[in-house]
Amino acid sequence: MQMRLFNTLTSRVEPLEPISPPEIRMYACGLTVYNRGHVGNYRTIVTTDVLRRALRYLGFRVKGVLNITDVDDRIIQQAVTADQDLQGFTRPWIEALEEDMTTLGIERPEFMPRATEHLPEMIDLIARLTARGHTYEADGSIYFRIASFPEYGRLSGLDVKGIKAGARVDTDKYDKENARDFVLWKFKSDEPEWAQWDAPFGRGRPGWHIECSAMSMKYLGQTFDLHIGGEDLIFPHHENEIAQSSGATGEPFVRHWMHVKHLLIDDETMSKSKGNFFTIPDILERGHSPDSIRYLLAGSHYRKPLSFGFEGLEQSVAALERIWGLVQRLDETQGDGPEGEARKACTDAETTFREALADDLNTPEALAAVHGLVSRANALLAEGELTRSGAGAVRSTLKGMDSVFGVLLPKEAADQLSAEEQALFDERQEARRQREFARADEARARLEAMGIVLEDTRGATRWRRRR
RNA sequence: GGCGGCGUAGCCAAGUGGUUAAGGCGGAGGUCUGCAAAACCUCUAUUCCCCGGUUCGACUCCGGGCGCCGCCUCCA
Repeated sequence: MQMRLFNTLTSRVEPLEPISPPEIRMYACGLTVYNRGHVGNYRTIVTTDVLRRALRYLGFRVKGVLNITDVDDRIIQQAVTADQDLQGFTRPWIEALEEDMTTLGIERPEFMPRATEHLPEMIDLIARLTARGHTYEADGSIYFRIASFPEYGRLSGLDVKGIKAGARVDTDKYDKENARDFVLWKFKSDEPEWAQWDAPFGRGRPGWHIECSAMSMKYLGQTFDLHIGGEDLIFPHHENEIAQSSGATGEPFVRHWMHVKHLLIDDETMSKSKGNFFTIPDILERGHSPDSIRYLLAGSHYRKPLSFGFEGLEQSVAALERIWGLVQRLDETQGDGPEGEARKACTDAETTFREALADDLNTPEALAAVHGLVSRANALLAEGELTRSGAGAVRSTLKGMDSVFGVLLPKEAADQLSAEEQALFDERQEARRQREFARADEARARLEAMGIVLEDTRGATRWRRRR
């Protein structure tokens, strides 16, 4: 099925037409590892994850890259302050990234390259840019000359011909030809040895943008299908990537650019510089589940600002528990017979789900389809009209949908009641048999206080842990 | 100052030039239950920030206003 996505390059929703169908080659700007990523960072990463899963759901194959920037100004600065070398300083933050990705159920992309492992590629790229006349040297550093690249500014829509009134201009420590020219290779003799590499054009280190050009083209080719990142990266990072890549190869760089809106908190964007952010561990510490975070992030539309809040996480858990509750009941369904109504419910939901995803990754509508199926299945169940095969159909439909969202099925946790909990549970059952309801209710209340919720059914009594 | 985006019920959040403006959470009533829980049924925006305009018809298109957000500088 065709996937339509908003393309920043054209400001329109356009079909995603892979260069080598059915494979989609996509690159996502990951994190700069100088501290712990916050939920806002993970909105982009979760969106990327949901997108690649959705693409597969729609019949594509995906080759994806998520990069790790492990050398830049802030990293060097902070490593020096902490009296560590580059590897020593970044290692814990890379581990934190991987831990958070696991927590949020994010698939490992095919490649997760690190900048420091691609110095030869970056150096080669700079050499090619120089050969094509896109660079100049000043104070030993190599700059990209934007005047040599007429396309510059197309992605961001910025006028780079001059500096507009009111625009802030960076204090120019170097002798740049144009304020917008950016550095490809920095000559910095005052920085530690571990942040310097040999290159034909002098010992130094890469600028911020070059690693993404080098790594994306290495793994995905000179021209590839899709590039994703947070909206703040449109300028200058992505603009510069285009200039560097296309400038070096003479070929188009990326066909489709996708940008994820920032998370809002109290109507302000969440950012490290403002300090108004939460990390994943922060949120877990407050008692929220990983699933609720993923549901909230994945279930909002990537092109709209999302108001992040703890109330939203509560609402997410409640919605998830409704879905999980159905799945549990489906698995207990008895009764022979054809799939009946359930079949149609599944087909309808699948159609809506698929079309929603294909329409600019409309995950809120896709989730509405999930809930629609849940409601219909619950109704059939309540009327005793769901057979075992019907329940199986619903379950496998939900399973397919979960291949995109990753949180729709309850965890298979080999969850057992503790001895104390089991004793209370047994006592309540015994009390109920003897119709000593006061005693039974007391046991139930104590279990409730421990986070165990009971549900009496015709047959057995079912229990589940809250959250 | 320049460029871009947003403003939909108590909360989160889709969507459309003209059928009943998705879905979830929350709330109210009912069914079921020993009572609950869960589930089911019913209800919960005569209305989409405000004001004009285009149109047979706008919440959806255009203009203006108000409010908010982002980028233009390191930031997902």
